[in-house]
Amino acid sequence: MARPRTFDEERALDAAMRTFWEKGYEATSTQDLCAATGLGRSSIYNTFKSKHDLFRRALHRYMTTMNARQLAVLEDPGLSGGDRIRALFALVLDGDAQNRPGGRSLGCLTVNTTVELAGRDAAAAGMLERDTAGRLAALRAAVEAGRRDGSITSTRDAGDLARFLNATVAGLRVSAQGGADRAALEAIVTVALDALTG
Amino acid sequence: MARPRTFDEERALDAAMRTFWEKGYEATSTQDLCAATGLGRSSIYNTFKSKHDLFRRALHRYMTTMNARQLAVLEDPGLSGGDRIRALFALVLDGDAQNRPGGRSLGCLTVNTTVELAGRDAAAAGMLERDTAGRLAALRAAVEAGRRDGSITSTRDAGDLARFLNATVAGLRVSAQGGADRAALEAIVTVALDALTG
DNA sequence: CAAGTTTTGAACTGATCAATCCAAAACACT
DNA sequence: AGTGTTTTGGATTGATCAGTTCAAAACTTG
Repeated sequence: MARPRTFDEERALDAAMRTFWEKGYEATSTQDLCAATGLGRSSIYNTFKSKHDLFRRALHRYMTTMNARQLAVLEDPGLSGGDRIRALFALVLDGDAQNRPGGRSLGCLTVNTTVELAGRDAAAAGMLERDTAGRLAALRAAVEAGRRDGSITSTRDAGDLARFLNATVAGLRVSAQGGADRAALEAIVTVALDALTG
Repeated sequence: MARPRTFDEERALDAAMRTFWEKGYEATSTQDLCAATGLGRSSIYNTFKSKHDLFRRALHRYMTTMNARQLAVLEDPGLSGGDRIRALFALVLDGDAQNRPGGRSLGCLTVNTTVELAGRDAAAAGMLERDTAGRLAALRAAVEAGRRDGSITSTRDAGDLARFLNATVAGLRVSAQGGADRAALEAIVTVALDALTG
């Protein structure tokens, strides 16, 4: 009954996400988004209302994708609590290694957005807060599981350990963007894990 | 022999630094810089060559100021190695508490710049790398002092512990920008310190 | 093949961007 | 006071920004 689209909306969203990830929100122009997606301006504005709206969808897609992978290991019933957290760090390090165009890490879109926008974009801040709350809950559950199975011996509050682990991931991301190589990141993880067995 | 300036260059630089800190590099317009410094465009471009040059000087000023404070505690001969690091965290948390206009933390200009610019601004990346190297050296020296005086019992490599501590500070900053309150940040520090006594 | 609907590209909008220009004002020095 | 130099404000530059408009193209359906 009408002309169909010639592009895949999900692929376009993926390309946009990648661009925001690489350059940040402000430094990404609508021209950049056209070039990255291969779409014309009309198609972009027809499909996604605005740059800001497209960014929201890109951020949501990133969160969904990452959380799916991370929850898979954090809730893996075949692993001890401690090993789930080790597996999470391995996931973070592997993901980081695969996202280093030109040798430098892109970091993490949620961390990048927290730093760039959380202070002045209420919509982004809300999305990020919900995302963090979910990750903290999953980390806490893994910590509690580790306490039960004996793989985590720290007597600190499970919620505090979860916050610490979440901060450690952010610290890893920033360190990577600052130029740290894989060996340096692994060293950070090794030391951080010591805090769980104190 | 000529008309003197009516403004204090250092004060102007301070105002510019603050603006970049609050909004980031890209989101700060030259208009914003005029408003923040109280100067006209001519004065700004006459004193600082360009927006980018002004940013470099602002970042340099931030690093110099922060490093002076941080090195003062990291090299305090009256404290044990462990207490020097505790004092550093206290400094970070106090500084953070004092930089929360509207309730939300501004984070740290070096972390913010690492996230926003390190990947595509070689000048900024170079400054950040030198800054990180200096901080890592100071942290490592404090760790080694702590090992000698018995306040740090971890057997991990001192350089690795330094990297971990540096990443923890970054993680604290991002957590703060993400909405964590002081109690949450203190909890993170407490757990992180456990890693030094493992 | 024709009618109806949507997509698409390209031109275009007004706003804002970083940066420059210039003349008038303001001061130091003689 | 007069001369020389610098600062300063305001107008202005060309580029780029996000977003709109519109007619032609493209496709489905009957």
